[in-house]
Amino acid sequence: MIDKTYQSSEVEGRIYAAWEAAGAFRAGRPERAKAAPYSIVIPPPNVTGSLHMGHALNNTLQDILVRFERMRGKDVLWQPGTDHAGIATQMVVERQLMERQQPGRRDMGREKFLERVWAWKAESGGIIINQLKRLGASCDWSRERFTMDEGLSKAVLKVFVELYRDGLIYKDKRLVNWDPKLLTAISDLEVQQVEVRGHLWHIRYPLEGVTFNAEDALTFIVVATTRPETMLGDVAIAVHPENDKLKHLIGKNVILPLVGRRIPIVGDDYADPEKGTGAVKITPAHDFNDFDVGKRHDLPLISVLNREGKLRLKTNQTFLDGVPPSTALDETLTLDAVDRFAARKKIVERLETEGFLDKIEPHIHMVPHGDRSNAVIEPFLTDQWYVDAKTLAQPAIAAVREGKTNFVPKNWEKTYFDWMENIQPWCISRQLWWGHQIPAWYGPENPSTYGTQLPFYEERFVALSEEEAIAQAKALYPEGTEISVASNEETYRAWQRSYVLGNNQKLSIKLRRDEDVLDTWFSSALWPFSTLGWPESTPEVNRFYPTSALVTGFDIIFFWVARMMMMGLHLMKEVPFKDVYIHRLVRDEKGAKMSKSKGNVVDPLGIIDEYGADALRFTLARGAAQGNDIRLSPQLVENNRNFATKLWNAARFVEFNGAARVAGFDPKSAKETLNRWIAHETAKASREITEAIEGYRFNDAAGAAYRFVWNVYCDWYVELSKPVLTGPDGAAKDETRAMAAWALDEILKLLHPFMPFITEELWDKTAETGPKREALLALSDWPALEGLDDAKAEAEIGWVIDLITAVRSVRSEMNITAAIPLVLVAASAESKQRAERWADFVKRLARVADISFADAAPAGSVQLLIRGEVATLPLKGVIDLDAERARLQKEMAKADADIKRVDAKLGNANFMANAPEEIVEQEQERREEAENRRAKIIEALERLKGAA
RNA sequence: GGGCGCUUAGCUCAGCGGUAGAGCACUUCCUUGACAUGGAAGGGGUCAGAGGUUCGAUCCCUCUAGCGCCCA
Repeated sequence: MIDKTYQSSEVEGRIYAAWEAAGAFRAGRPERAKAAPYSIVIPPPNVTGSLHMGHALNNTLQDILVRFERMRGKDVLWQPGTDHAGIATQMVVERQLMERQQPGRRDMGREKFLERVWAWKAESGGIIINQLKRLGASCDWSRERFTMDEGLSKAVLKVFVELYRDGLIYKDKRLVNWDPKLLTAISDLEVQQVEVRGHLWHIRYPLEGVTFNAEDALTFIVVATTRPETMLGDVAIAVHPENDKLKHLIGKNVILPLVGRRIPIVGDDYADPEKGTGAVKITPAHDFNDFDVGKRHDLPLISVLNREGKLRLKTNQTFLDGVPPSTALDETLTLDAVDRFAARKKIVERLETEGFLDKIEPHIHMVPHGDRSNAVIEPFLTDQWYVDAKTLAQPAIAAVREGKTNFVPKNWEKTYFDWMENIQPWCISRQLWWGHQIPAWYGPENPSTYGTQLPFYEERFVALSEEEAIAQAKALYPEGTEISVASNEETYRAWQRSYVLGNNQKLSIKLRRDEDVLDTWFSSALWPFSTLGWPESTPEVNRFYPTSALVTGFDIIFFWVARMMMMGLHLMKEVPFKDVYIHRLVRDEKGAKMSKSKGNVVDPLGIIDEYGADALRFTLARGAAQGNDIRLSPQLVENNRNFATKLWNAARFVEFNGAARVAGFDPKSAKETLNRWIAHETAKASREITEAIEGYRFNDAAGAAYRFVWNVYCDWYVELSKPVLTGPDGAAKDETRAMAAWALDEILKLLHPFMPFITEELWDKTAETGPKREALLALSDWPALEGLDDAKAEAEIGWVIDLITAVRSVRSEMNITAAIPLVLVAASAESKQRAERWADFVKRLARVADISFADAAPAGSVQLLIRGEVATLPLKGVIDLDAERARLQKEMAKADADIKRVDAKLGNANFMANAPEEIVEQEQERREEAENRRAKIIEALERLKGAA
C-alpha cells in the first residue's frame, strides 16, 4: 500500500541503503560484462570541504547522465573521490594550531605537522562524501580515491619523473606570483585581479651630471608609479624610442633618489608615450613586464623585498652594489625589515620632503591578490618548478579542433583555445608541506669537476625514490663516495658547513630532498586515469579510459579541464573525455552570486531536509538550460516538491483503483482508444526525454517529463480513465487498469534519473501486487517504446479534450454551475460516434447533463467550435445574450485578423513564388479554417438576433 | 583594451526563419472519493532600439544602448 503522503526524509536514507546493499552503482557488474562502458570521473571536491549548491548542481547533472546510461544497460562507472586541496587544507590546520595556541608547523616539524593534517583529514574527510549520498549521487563508492592515496601518489611521481626526463618539467629562476602571507608561490590562475583605488605617484629622477632643481624640468625626468616602494630596486628608466619629447635622453643616466644608484635611460617601446609621463621606471625583480624589459637590455635584477613582503636592504648585496655611501642611503637603510605598505608611506614622505615628488593622482588599477589568502601578491624572484605547458598544449588544442573532445555548449571551445594558445609556463611547486613532495634531491656540485670549492651550483637528481636518487648520485660523484640523504634541512646545512670548510676529505656526501610540494591541480590533472589505477595496466584503465563525459563548471576550464587534456594526451595518448559539459552558476533568488561574505548561501542539505533531494534535483535540472545561470528560490523547490506529491498521489489513485501490473502486458495490444492514446503519448515523451538527455539538454528533458506526468497523465489520462476504473468490470476496465499501471511504470523509469528516491520508492511499493520485480528501478531498463504511435487515437482523444475544454470555458465565463445539455449541430458521422463513445466522460468532466444531436442550432444557445464543427449549449434564459454576442464578436475579430494576415501572404506574388510548397499549403489550409470559423460565427450571431 | 554572453508576459526563464511559450505571481470559480502540496477558467508581450538580408525576422547580419562574466 502506498502511504497517504510521501515523506522524503523517511524514505531517502532507506532507499540509498538499499542501492548500496545491492551494489547497484558498482561498475563491472558481471551481467554487464559485455555491455558498452560508460564512465564519468567526478570533479573531486576538496577533501575537507562540504557540499554547496554548486556541487549539488554539478553532481545532479552527472547523476542524471549516469543513471540514464545505467538504465540503458551500459556498464557504468561514476568514479568518485576527493582532492587534498594543498593550500586550503594546510591553512585550515595551521589556523587550528594557532587557535589552540599550539606550536606552529615550523616548530613541530614536517613529520608531526603532516600527522596533524592526516588526522584532520580523517576527521572531516568523509563529510562531503556522505553529503553526496544524500543528494542521491550514484557513484561507485567502492572505488573512491583520494589524490594523496598511495596509488595516485605513485602516478604523480611517475609523471613528474617522466616529464622531467622529457624536458617538459624544469626548474627555473623567474618571477613568480608570491603570496607573502602564505609564503608560497602560486600559479597565475590562482591570482585574482582586484580593482583597487590607488594612486599614481609622479617622481622626479635627477639626471646625472646636472644639479637637481625641483623647479627646473631640465634637471630631471618624471616617472609615474603605483608602487613607489619598488623604486629602491629600479635599474633603469625606459622611454619609447620614438617619443619626440624624451628620446633625446636615451643613453643618459639618472641618479636614483633616496639610494644614489646610477641607472640608465633606455629606449624601449614598452614605454607608452601616451601613458603617464611617457617614461617608466624599470624594476625587473618586482614586475613581470619590467622583467622582460630588463632581459632585453641586459639589466640587473635587484630584489628589495623578502619572502614576507618586508624590505630587505642592509644585508642585500645586490642592492648595495655600486652605490656610493651617503646620508640619504643611510636613512633609506633604516627602512630595512619594514613592511612593504609602511615602507611605501615612508618613501613617499621622504620623496616629498626632498622635492622628488612631482604630483599624486588618484588612480584605479588592478592589483593581484591571492585567491586563498587574499593577500596582495608580489612578483618575486625565486627558483621554482615549471611545466612546459606550451608544448603540452599543442596536442590538447588539436584534439578539440579535430572533435575528439567536444565542448557542450560549443562556444566554450573559444575560451579554451584562447587560453591554450597563449599559455604560460605552469608553476607547479608550492612552498607547502601538505601535498606530493617533489621527487628531486640535491647534492653539491660534483667535486671531481669543482673540487671542494663553495658549492654555488647544486647537482639535481630527479627519481622515483630515494634509493634511485642515491644510485644516480653514485654514478655522478667519484667512485667510493659515500652518499646518504639528510633527514631534514638542518642536518643538511650542518653537513654542508663542514663540507664547505673542507673538513670532508673522505668524500662523504649528503643529499637533501626538495622540500616543496606540487600544486594540487598537478595531481588533479591525472585524475581521469590515475583513479583507474594507472600507471598499472588495470582492467579499469583499459575499459573506462577515455571517459565518456566530464561535467564541470566554466570556472575550472583552465585549472582542470585544460590540464587534464594536456596530461591525458601526453601520457595516455588519448583524450581524457569525449564530451565536456559546462554548466553555469547557481545564484540566489535575486540573481546574486552565493558567497559566504554576502551571507546569501543556500545550503543544499537544508533544502533537502525541507523539500527532499528529488525536489532539489528536479529544480536544478529544470533550470539547467545551456549557457544560463540558475536562480534558485525556495519557491521553485517547493513547486517541484509539489510535482513529486502529484506523482505520488497519481500512483496512489491508480493503485486504489486496482491498477496493478500485468505480467506480459503489451501496450501495443490495447483496444481502448484512451489506452492506445496514453501509450502513444508515453512513447512520445520517452523519445523527447531520451533525446534531450543525450543532447545534455537537461532542462528540456526535465520539462518534458514534467509536462507528460502532470499535463498528460494526471490531467487527462487519469481523469478520462475514471469512468472506466470506477465503472462496471469488464475487458475495458481490465485493460485500463493494466495500462494505467504500465504507463506509471514507464513514468517511474523516465523520471528516475531526475528523482531517484521517490521513483525507486514507488517502484518498490507497486511491486506489492502483480508480477515480481526483476530488479531495482536503478538497474531496470530504460523505456524503448517502438510501434506505439497512434495518430487516430491522438485525433480522437484530442477531440474529446477540446470539447471538454471548450465547454468548461463557457461555463466559467458565463458563470454557470448547473449541469447543462450539449447539442452537437450537423455532426459528422465520426463526431457522432466519438460523442457517443465519450458521452460518459464528457458528462463527467464538463458537467454536461446530456448530449444530443441536431441539424440546426437551437435558438438562444451558446456556440462552440470544435475542430471545425459546431457544438452548442442551449442556455436560453440562462445566458446573457449581450455577453454572448460580445464573445462572438471578439472571436469574429480574431477570425477576420487571421484571414487578413493569410491573405496578405497568399496575395503576395513573391511569397507564392518563393515560399516552400508545404508552407503555402499550410497557409491555404489556415485560410480555409479561418473562413469556416468566420461563417459559423456569423450564423451564431444571426441566431442571436432571432432569439432576441 | 581583447573575448564571450545577455536584453522575450509583473517575476524567473525556455524557444525559434513561417499566427509568441512555461513556471510562478495575478483575477474568478470549485471542500465532485488521487492530490487544496489540488482542480477549472481567465487577463497579460509593437520578443531592448535602429538599420539591413529575406516572399516572410523575435529568430540571421550590422550598429546603438544597457547589463553580466572572463582575460590583460
